[in-house]
Amino acid sequence: MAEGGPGPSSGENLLFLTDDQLRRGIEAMFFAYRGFTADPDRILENYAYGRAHHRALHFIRRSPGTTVNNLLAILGVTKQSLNRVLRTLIEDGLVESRVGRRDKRERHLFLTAKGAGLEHDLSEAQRRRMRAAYRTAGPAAVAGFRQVLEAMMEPEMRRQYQSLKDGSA
Amino acid sequence: MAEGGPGPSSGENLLFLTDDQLRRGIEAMFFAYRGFTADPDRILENYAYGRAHHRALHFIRRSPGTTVNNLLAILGVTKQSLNRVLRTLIEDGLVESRVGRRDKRERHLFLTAKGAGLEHDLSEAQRRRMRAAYRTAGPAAVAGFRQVLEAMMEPEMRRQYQSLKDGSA
DNA sequence: AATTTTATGTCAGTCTTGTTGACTTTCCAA
DNA sequence: TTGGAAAGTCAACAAGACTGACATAAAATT
Repeated sequence: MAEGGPGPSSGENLLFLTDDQLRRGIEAMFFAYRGFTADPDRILENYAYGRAHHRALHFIRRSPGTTVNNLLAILGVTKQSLNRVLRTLIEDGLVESRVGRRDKRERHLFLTAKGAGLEHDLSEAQRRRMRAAYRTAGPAAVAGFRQVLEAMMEPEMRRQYQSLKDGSA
Repeated sequence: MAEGGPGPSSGENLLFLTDDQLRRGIEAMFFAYRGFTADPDRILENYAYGRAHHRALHFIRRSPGTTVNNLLAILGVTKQSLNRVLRTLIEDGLVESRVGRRDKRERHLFLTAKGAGLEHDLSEAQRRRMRAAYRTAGPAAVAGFRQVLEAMMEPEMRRQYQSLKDGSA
């Protein structure tokens, strides 16, 4: 029997690709995503905000001065949907919108001190769970986790993800 | 210096627990979940169904004869929310609801042939992406992926996940 | 200079999916 | 047998996504 090829008789064990294994992975994603959003959701209940607001705050903190269009591409929603969220965040003084210097059509978005405060609370809650999971699973598992997630993204989203290299404020 | 404990001076490298690494993981979850749902969503556009219908079909296929209450616990929504979804699936002949023999308050849920057909199309689309991601990342990465996801779940959801051991129909 | 394209914002209406509250039927136990 | 708990249903509402149409301003192109 040929042993060199990538077929089912290859040296690599392909049991992890059975439909049942894939189904397990699908269910793991489903249940884990619920945990992933649970802590910020609990905080947001105390405000008139939802997950959409959290996402906007996250990516504005991540890329201060980003334009509405950039944010649209990252979040993958319509401008009407994003606009509703941004309007409330701006009205409530969490986000500042500055007209572009070079291109006055653009609006550059920044967190105010108040906005940065809420963003920090939300992301700290989310990081706390992530940190516990990472610590439980260990560094090798974390590397695998990230590899699989990255391979699961739509190509366009993978580009967005990869271009967000530096996360430090 | 003490080297045995789990502190920052332990033999284990803890760089993977920095806030930036955690943030990367958070963003990976966000972008990957979009990919995860993209393919079934595209199929569902052709029907009057959404993600909620997909989830119901998935878990009914997984546990044929399950009750509404069981499904409620797994899906983590209110019974009213689930009921709307189930009603349309039953009306459209995708799901059959049988009154419990022992306890007539209960309804036992089953997929019809039609329901099994749609469930298969949806989950096959989802598995196709999962399979590609698993193949790209390799078995070690997949093991890590599952470990981290499992550690990320709420305890109650982890129990649900673990009790769904056998996925074969 | 006139025209087109781009970036943003807004209004109106729809859909999915979550919520709470009130209700019926059924079961079980005091 | 009566009263509470459990399972499920119906009605109304809210968040947050969507589409489509339209407005404005500025930039880019012709």
